[in-house]
Amino acid sequence: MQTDSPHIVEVAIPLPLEGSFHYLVPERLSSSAQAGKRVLVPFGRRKVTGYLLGDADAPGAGELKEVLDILDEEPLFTAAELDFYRWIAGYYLHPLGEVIKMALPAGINLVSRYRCEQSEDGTPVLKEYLAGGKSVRTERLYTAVPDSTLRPRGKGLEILEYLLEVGECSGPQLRERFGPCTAQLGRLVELGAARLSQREVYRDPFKAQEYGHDAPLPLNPSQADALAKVSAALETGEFSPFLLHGVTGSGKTEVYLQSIAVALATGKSALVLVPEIALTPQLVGRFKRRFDCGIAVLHSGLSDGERFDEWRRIRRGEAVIVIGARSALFAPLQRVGVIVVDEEHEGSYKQSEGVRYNARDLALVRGKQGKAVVLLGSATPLVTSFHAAQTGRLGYLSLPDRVRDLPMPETRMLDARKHKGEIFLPELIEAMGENLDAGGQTLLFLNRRGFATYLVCETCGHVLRCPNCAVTLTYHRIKGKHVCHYCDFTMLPPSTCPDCQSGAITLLGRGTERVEDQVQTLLPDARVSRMDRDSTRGKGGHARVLKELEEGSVDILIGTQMIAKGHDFPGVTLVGVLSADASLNLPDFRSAERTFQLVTQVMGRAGRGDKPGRVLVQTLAPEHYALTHAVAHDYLGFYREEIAFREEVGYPPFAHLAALTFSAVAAGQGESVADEAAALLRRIKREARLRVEVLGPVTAPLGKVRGRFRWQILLKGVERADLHRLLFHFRGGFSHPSTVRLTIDVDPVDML
DNA sequence: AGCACGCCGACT
DNA sequence: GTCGGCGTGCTC
Repeated sequence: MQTDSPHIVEVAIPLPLEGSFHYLVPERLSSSAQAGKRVLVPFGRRKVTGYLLGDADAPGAGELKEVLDILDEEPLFTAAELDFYRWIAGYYLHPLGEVIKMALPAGINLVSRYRCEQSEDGTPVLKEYLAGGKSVRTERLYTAVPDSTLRPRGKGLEILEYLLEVGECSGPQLRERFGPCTAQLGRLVELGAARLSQREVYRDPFKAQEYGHDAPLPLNPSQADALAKVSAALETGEFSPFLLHGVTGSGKTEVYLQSIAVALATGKSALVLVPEIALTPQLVGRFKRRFDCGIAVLHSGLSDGERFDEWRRIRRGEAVIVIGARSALFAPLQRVGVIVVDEEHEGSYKQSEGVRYNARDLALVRGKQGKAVVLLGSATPLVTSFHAAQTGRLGYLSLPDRVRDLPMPETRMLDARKHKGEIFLPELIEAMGENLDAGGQTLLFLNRRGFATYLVCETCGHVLRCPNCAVTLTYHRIKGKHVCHYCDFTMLPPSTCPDCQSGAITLLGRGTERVEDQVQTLLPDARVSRMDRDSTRGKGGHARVLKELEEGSVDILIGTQMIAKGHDFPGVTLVGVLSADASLNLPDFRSAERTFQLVTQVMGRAGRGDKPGRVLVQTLAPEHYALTHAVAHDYLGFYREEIAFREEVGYPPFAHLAALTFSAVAAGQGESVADEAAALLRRIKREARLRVEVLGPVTAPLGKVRGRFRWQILLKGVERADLHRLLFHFRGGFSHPSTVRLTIDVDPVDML
């Protein structure tokens, strides 16, 4: 930095504002003003925490304010991490400052707050102070002074002798050993027999639990082949993305573990993403038993303090394996060798608020920037992932066999069209009764997300769909019409089935609440329990239900998505799927894929113990390819039909999507702003000759959310670059009143 | 996101 | 006549 020119820096502010801001650095702070540190800056009439991006030239116009303070001794992010943040900000069209804030551990920012105080003459005054900012936790450390001549008596002497033996010990540990001893410790320090110092400690989310040790398991040929390919890729040191396609129980985790071992052996680190917090403890246990190195855990269940400490352990290189949910993708690991995305098809990798990133997709971006191996693991890969593997953009690793020779459950489809309006078909009731008599447990799976009402023919099972978008039409009671939530196609209710002309057509979409009552009525002796978000609310609710099932104090468990994945239920010998139709008919182009995944997962719950399992799928659509292939354990068959559908209608991977949502308290205002936006989008697209379809605006499927009406525009582009160009120009040129809120969702996963 | 400025209804 | 509602505009 030249001494005669002013030191100017570029700062990103974590507020929903485009662009960065420039500040002067006063002489006293100049030497410590490094990129990656947080700074306290005046902003408008307040003070905010910003992120120092780097040195800058003087911007064209305006007076510059001065940086008030540098808040960190060491940078929080590196130049490479900043590149990653910038990429994310650009791709998801989100302000850089907010991206950085999201990537860093929560609760470290300082914000101006005001407090009302009484001044000396009694008049109230507003005082400004800075609040927030996670701090480092310390504990007292006592060290024996060996040659001290003064000796205490009683408990004090015991403690001193112990200290002399071990050298040093912390206050909490001493209290654990000797009971309350604060007074004695104070006396020791006073006598000069012990010295007191402070030591930094980490808040440990695992409370230093003991885990024992596990040796690597022998690999079957396909596992060995997968590991060999990963090892070879690691050796090249280049970005190498793989799809690890393994049926449930095929030993994917063992491949992850041994791949990571290879990476660690060459001085690299590893990042493991899992879709659910509930799944982390088991997985962490397995990792801790396998590896001696530092393992950190990052997920939303941690307190801010715990997360901050895990983050610092990673930053300092004290942890070289990180396991966590979505947000763990931003772990400050250096030299990442392997990034694992377990259950890569899970929708929970997509963040649906704030920065709407998808951790599964960003794992590939991070892997590319850091030249890492990326392992996307699933039994039911995303159709887009499998397509990428087919076209060579992902390496393909297949684990076709189950490790313990567990047989696949016997599966049967039950045609509900023959028994209109009944919750349970006779075959299912009979099977539940038999299973109860035989002492087996039954799992009944039903989907509570069937809120959208749709029209179905009870005779042939035909469902009313949009002729343009191929998604199920949703019935709007107020309008009295069927509407497409992608393009706003509208039609009046037909009087007969458009496919078979039968008059037996009904609106479906609800009514699953009665299932528990119905089971109890049909099987009065069965012990029935329910597991869903309502019944397991609060800490341990989830674990309690699982324990009941494990102990055998429950015969029939009714549950939602929650029961579909991850858990081993050895006593379950019958699985009934009641509501495949609800998920099949969500107004979403991925509904078939979701249903295939869901039914496959649920089927995997049957017969995990010694006794073989049975699965019964009750549906109005027994010929639907998502169900027939799921029941036949045939991923490839499903993929072939689904990919043909995607190509025909122009959905990913053959097009890229973005959703713009406008929300307003006043319905009319939201609608007119959305209309203006659509007009501008169409104009930009025409003038720049961009190959993007602009669909809508339409009223959002969930209607009013938190008192706001919502409108949606869907953009569909064959070329991603065209889609982004359109979004970029639109954002630059569109202004709207602040009473209408706009969110841009690139690659939306859920458009409700 | 805050916070201030600015223009219209029910209170001392 | 003023207190206060929230629409609109700006923040290096």
